[in-house]
Amino acid sequence: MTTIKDLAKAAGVSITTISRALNGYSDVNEKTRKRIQTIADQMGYRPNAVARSLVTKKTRTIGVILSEINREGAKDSLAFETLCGINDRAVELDYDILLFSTNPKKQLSKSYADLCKERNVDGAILSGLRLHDPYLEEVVHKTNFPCVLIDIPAESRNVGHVTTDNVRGAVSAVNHLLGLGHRRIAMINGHDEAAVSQDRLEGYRQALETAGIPFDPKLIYNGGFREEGGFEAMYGILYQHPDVTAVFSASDLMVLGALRALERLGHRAPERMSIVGYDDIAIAAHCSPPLTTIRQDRYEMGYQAAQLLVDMLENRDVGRKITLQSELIVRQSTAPLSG
Amino acid sequence: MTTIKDLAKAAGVSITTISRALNGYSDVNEKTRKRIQTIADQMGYRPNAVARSLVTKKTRTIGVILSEINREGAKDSLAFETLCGINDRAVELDYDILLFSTNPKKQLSKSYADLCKERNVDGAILSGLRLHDPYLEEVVHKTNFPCVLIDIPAESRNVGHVTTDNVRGAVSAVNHLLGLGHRRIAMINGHDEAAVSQDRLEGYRQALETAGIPFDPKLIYNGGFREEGGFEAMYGILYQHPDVTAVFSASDLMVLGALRALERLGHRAPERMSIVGYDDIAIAAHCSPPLTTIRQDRYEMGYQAAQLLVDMLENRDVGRKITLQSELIVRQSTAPLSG
DNA sequence: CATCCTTTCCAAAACGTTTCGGAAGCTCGT
DNA sequence: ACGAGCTTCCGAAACGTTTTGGAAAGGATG
Repeated sequence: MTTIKDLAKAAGVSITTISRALNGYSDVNEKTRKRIQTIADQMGYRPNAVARSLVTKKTRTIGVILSEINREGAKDSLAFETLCGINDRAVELDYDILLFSTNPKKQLSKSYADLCKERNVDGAILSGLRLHDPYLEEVVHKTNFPCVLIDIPAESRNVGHVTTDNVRGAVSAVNHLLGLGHRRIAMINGHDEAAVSQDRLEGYRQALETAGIPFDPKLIYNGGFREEGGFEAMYGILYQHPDVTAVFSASDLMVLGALRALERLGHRAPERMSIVGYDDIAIAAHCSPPLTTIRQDRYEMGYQAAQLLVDMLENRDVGRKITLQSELIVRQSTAPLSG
Repeated sequence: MTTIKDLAKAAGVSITTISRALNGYSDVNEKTRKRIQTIADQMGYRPNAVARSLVTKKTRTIGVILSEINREGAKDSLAFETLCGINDRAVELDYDILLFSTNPKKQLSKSYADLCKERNVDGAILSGLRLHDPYLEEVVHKTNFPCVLIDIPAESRNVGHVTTDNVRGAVSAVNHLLGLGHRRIAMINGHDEAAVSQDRLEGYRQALETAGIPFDPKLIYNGGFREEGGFEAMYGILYQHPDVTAVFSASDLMVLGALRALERLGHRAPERMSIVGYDDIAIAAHCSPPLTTIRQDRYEMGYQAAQLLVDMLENRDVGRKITLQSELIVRQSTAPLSG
């Protein structure tokens, strides 16, 4: 591996001059700069980022902490889309990405904060964490490490936040059902440790209230964002509340489970039950029936998150919160109330 | 940020002793080791990985180069599953992952080799690259940088290779169609720059040959692994070879396009055309009809790739090639030849 | 000719570790 | 009492950069 020293020897100048030449400082003669550059190219010199980081204290690296990086996570590619967005913007801004997975099974031996400290990433993007994740609280509150959170509300000097308007998304989902004539509308929510669940519940509530329909907490089921949870929730709905004709689910994945439950009991969507999901995962357009759902642009969220983080890192004065809009996609899992 | 020096001052010993105590060397008294450890914990000391790397020349980081990290790549989550596998094993082995995306649009300013050199990753895993990618050739041949390739045949002291048995996978796909009575079987392949395409074509050929059916190159269409390509291929098949009753496609994604083409022309699978795909992407089980396909375990491939790379890095003497098996999944896009 | 800028270069320190080669201080056998 | 052999510690060098604070040389200015 050729180092700056080798170049210095080869060019007959000091390492200072090499460094300053290659980094485009003005205090080196253009002729020697050119000469050094060609020598560097010839010798295939690549600056050692590790050594550089040690002195500059910057790594041009952002840590990406996703909880959904695991075998099961592949079915809905939400995390992946987010990652793609982060990656694309990071590449454009000339940052590298250090991937910290979180292994929910065995407790991490090191906290995220420790990881970030050790590896000296300049900042981090966190997604898929539970609201009261102790490590999250640590990184956000105890350190003032620059980070941006996806779908976790928190803001400060060093903490940014990107999310979608989940309340409005839920409102439009439920309004769609109301518009079709449904009045008994159940909800399959995720879990209490997700901010989006709270918001989507709030939207559900608001939409009902606006329509003059009393809120019935018995109609709220938690499916934990898992397919199996959706299955069980739909089972419960059908048995405990046979008058329900429509369901708003906080994720498409849970809808897949719910559809299975329907089918198991000899029913079909949308005839027996109109269902609107959330996320617009790839399967949503292809399953049977294709899902009416709320699309959120995870790629864009990742892209914006990377942008926001780098803005923060480079001290640009920008807002700390980004809220993207979501969009109702009407397919065939919803239909007018019949009879 | 507390450093080893701070600890030395606080503990009243030299930095050498701190270092050796924390790293568990035997030449430090157990009592002082404990004392140092508690002081380190109290002060929240985290060793600076950058500084450490500079001297040890190891980063415990592996570079992951995936071509499919982009907005379109999200539909089939192959890359993501691979990444999950890599990540899981890497975490277990205490390695970190540095993600190098490849942006196919704008040519990269730096080659992968340069990236790896600069960032001092210990090794790399490459996937989704074209056979004659110039950067690939560079990293594999000109440098002897340790890397493992996924689905790209190459082996050497520092180059490992994990793939699935694509010939056998294709054979079982075509045999399945033959077993259903089909004789005119077309193939929608990927592109010539993919090793898997060559192998799957070979398997298609072998299966036909064994069945005593002459190989007809006119029945081979290239769809470039893209949904749109599958659409066009199926269009071509229907118009140019109306006697074809079955299709073997080198990817499920292309099958989705092919199904659209069928539908557009008023046909359905499997009645008009039996189709078997490849990959078993998430959508395959949910689309209509559910796809008969060859499942390959991308997660496992990533997992094994990470294991192999680390084995190589840590000088364990293991085979350089890993071939996983694939599995025929029969669903409803194939049916016995009628009439 | 002395002075003062500019231009172009450089030596040395610093970043936070690991590691090499000792060096004290003990214990112990003789 | 003396050297051998442990145990426990340490100073200093090294890793490959960037950056600070000049310094030498040359030209312009008075």
